[in-house]
Amino acid sequence: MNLRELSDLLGLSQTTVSRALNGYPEVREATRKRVAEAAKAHNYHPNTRAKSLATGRTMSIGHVIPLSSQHEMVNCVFSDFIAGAGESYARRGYDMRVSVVDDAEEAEAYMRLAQTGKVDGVIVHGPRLDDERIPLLHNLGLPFVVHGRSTNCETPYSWLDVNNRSAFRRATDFLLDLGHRRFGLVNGIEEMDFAHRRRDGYTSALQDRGIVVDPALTHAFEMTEPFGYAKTCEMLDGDAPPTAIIASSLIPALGVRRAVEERGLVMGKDVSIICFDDALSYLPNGAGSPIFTATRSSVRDAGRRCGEMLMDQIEGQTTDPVHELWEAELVVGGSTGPAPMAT
Amino acid sequence: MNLRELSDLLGLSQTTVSRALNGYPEVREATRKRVAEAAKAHNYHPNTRAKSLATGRTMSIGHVIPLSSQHEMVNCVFSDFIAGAGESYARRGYDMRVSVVDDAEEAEAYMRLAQTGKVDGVIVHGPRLDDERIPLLHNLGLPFVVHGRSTNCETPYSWLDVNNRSAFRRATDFLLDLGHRRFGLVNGIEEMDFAHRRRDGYTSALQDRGIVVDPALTHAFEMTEPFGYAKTCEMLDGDAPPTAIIASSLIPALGVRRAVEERGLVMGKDVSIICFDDALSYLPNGAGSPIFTATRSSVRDAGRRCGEMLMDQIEGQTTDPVHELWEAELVVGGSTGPAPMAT
DNA sequence: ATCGTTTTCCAAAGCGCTTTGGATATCTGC
DNA sequence: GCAGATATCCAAAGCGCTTTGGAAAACGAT
Repeated sequence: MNLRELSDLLGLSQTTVSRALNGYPEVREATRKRVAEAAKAHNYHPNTRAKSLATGRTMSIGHVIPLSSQHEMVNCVFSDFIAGAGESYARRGYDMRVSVVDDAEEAEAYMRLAQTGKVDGVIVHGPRLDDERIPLLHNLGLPFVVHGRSTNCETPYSWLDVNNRSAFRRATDFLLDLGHRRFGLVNGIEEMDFAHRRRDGYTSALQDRGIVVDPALTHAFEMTEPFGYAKTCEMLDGDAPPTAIIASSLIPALGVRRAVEERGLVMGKDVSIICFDDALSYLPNGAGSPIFTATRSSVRDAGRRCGEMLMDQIEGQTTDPVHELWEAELVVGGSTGPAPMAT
Repeated sequence: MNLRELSDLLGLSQTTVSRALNGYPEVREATRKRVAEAAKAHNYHPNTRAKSLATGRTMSIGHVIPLSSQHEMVNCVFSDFIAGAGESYARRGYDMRVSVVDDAEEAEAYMRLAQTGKVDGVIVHGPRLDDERIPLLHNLGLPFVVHGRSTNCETPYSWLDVNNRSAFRRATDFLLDLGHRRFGLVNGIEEMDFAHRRRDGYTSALQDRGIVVDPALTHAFEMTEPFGYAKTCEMLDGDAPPTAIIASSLIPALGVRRAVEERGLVMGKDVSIICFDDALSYLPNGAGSPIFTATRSSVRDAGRRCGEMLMDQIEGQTTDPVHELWEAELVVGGSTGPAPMAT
């Protein structure tokens, strides 16, 4: 059943039927009702392809995820983000178009999305320092919202970010207040903007108290359990093991804990652990009381909000770049405690 | 730059230009070259919307993910699956359209996808027993491939599944051979077909050795860390604690381990643990030697293959339903050992 | 009754591509 | 040199919707 068949059936023109269904005012209430009923009775639904050709809108948002052998973008965090974004999309009749591309072809993927008119806008994931995607999208004229920020980028753009610097600063201060003086950092890859800012918050907190950052105790890599484990083993087995470790995410923190406990040490007593918790729905930081003391901010909520910001932009409800900086909350769990007496 | 502009510029008809670019034979090699060069020079890319209206094909595959407050479909496993599927899609010029829907509207979402012509086919995730989506899609005539199977479903359909029954049977046998006689099961929700089959493999292995399944030691719920933890606490603190626990996934297994170690018990000695490992890229079961003894099958590979099966079906390369049953491999890690002497 | 509005509807022209059904030009073999 | 095949190209008709620019009908005020 297409529009022509439906309008023939009703003895009306396609124009009128189309307008009736799309809520235009120039159609009598009685006819509108008649049309609506016929549409429902015959289970008519406008063909999306034709509709988007006619309107120039696709009602879909692009997410391009680079698939490199090195960094795993398609991870837990990503899936919770899109769950949130998808919710917002659904509420306003959009959906999401995901393209997985080799990371060497990422820029080209964005160009293709813009040129072929596949999407109405895109979300930029995992911005790096001075991220080249931002000026690219700006020039392409494709609406976009960045989840995170890009240090050094001069192009104006809309973003939503967690205050990673203050989150790690507060985490570090919290541990300092507990008497810890020797820290380990298990960070994410520091070309990523969020990891860069976290490192910055961490070092600035230490420097403010006159503590020198030990390069042997700062690590940055993929946020996996084995990485957290391996680096913690190294640190604990080294000359001057840390009494507190800050991890970039719950997942490496699990590895940190494994290394700690494997050595017969007690978490929260011998070694304190703080991590960043993205509040992932399927990997909660304990039920009820948190396992790990953590700086928490829901990535799912971020997805929801990013989606809304982008749709607003597409629909022209906003024109200037919009920024939102969210503060993470510090939740205290069982993984932290006063620094042990010096050995 | 659209087709008309390009053809005007070349002094050719749209027909010829279109054919030249799409590799049809009725165009001279010299003109084809000339067209290709002009297209590249002017950065011409055909408009996707127009193309799909004309061809009736969208070159995209639908994934609908129900978002219930109860079960979290959008989880780690899902994101690795779509990474694999996305790879296959990209290789053949497809991409993926994800719609997040309230789980009450799931059936309607599939109908809408079919009626509005948004996608060329869909992947069905997380089939339940007697899953109603399968006959629905069959009737709609929309090509689909099921990741998993649906017990009791009579409609013929294409699927790819891991042999969950044999995986759990082998895991149970492995533990039986080590002398364990008292087991705990931390399963997924048993309305889900995969969890149902796993339970079946588990109970049949026990029954074959004349062991009665203790309902107090079999649990089924969301596959989260806190659930694994909570149920293991219950079991270990009960009258007759198990010496071996089988978990449905790495994530609850982490909770199981936490409960075990919290009680001063040693994993692989006091309590053996086996889990199903989906070989998630960002949550590997150890680097090098596995942490957990596990039955392993890569969900990412499954995504890749499902994508291919579906595209083959869409392009008419296959006509009859296709089935693939993958065997999981049993990898032995440090979480299992001989049953402790009876207390 | 008449003229200007307003309401209600429609025919037709896109949107940018593919594809059908020729038309014209170029080869064959004899 | 010519009929028949073959290679090369084109005009025009879709695909199924939206939207423009009226036309016809109904209405209101004089």
